Amino acid sequence: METYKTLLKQKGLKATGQRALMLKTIEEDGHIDIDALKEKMQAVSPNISLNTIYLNLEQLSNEEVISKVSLNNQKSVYEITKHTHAHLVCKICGSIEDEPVDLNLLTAMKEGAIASSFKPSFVAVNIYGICSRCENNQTNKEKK
Amino acid sequence: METYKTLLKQKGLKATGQRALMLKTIEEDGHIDIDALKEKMQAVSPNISLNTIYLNLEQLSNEEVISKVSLNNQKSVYEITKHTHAHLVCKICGSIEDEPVDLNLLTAMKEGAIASSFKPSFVAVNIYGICSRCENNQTNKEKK
DNA sequence: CTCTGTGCAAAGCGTTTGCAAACGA
DNA sequence: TCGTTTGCAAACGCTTTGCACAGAG
Repeated sequence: METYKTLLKQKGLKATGQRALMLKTIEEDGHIDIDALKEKMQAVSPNISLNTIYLNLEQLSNEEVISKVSLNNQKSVYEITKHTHAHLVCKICGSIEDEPVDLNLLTAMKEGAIASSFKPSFVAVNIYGICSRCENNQTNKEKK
Repeated sequence: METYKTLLKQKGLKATGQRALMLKTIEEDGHIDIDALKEKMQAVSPNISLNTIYLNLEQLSNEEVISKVSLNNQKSVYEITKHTHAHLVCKICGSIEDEPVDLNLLTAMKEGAIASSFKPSFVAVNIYGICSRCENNQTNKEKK
């Protein structure tokens, strides 16, 4: 918990219990949406308000401590910022897995952007499809 | 306009004027959000309801005629479906440009997903950064 | 001690829903 | 004609705002 507080101070934000808990909860979960975040945080500290969660998500995003992942047709999720991965998003169950991405691929894409005189900051890659679990379920249904 | 109606029929949807106008408007604009879409459509045909726009966006997305592009911190936009490009999203002015992406890169990323026994359908790549216009503006300000 | 951060309640806004009339096939 | 689509209005839910109190530096 102290690690989180140190990080917060480094970013120029006050090290409140709510913020530290928020980082801890996000890190433990991997990818979490607002509802789940609220529930997990309130399980620890019942009277944290949604308002506080929204405000802090925004501030921590601004400091790039966490990243917002916007998805088609489902709620945004938040994660601790890490740049070199893609998200495998299941169109059926909505699960999200991280997938390491070769840095060379990301670099190649950034270079394409630079060629268009665009100054890239970060690359978000979402791969939509069907996860193995849902794929198996579908196959089973067809057999019946 | 007839081209759009033919396309709609191919997809098993009734070829209404609203739907054809919607496809035309999206195609002309490239990337359009709901408000702009509503305004442009109502400029042609004033009493189209927002409801209709929402419903048709959903149906056309389901048929993959159009694609929804979900972005961090700004409204989603819609475009005619085309798979092999990335979006350059300016964090300052919000502008969106298309950027051709080498098919090999996309294939490489899909293969990474398949290695995780995930069945990829399509890859969404958003590159966030600063467009040349905003970059120039910032530089100018600093000089003053 | 000062100023940021928090909690609670209310307001705001984008999206969805319900239903009767209009329209395409 | 029949089922789908549309328009209008109301309902809904997520997010933001306002303000007084609490807490960090």
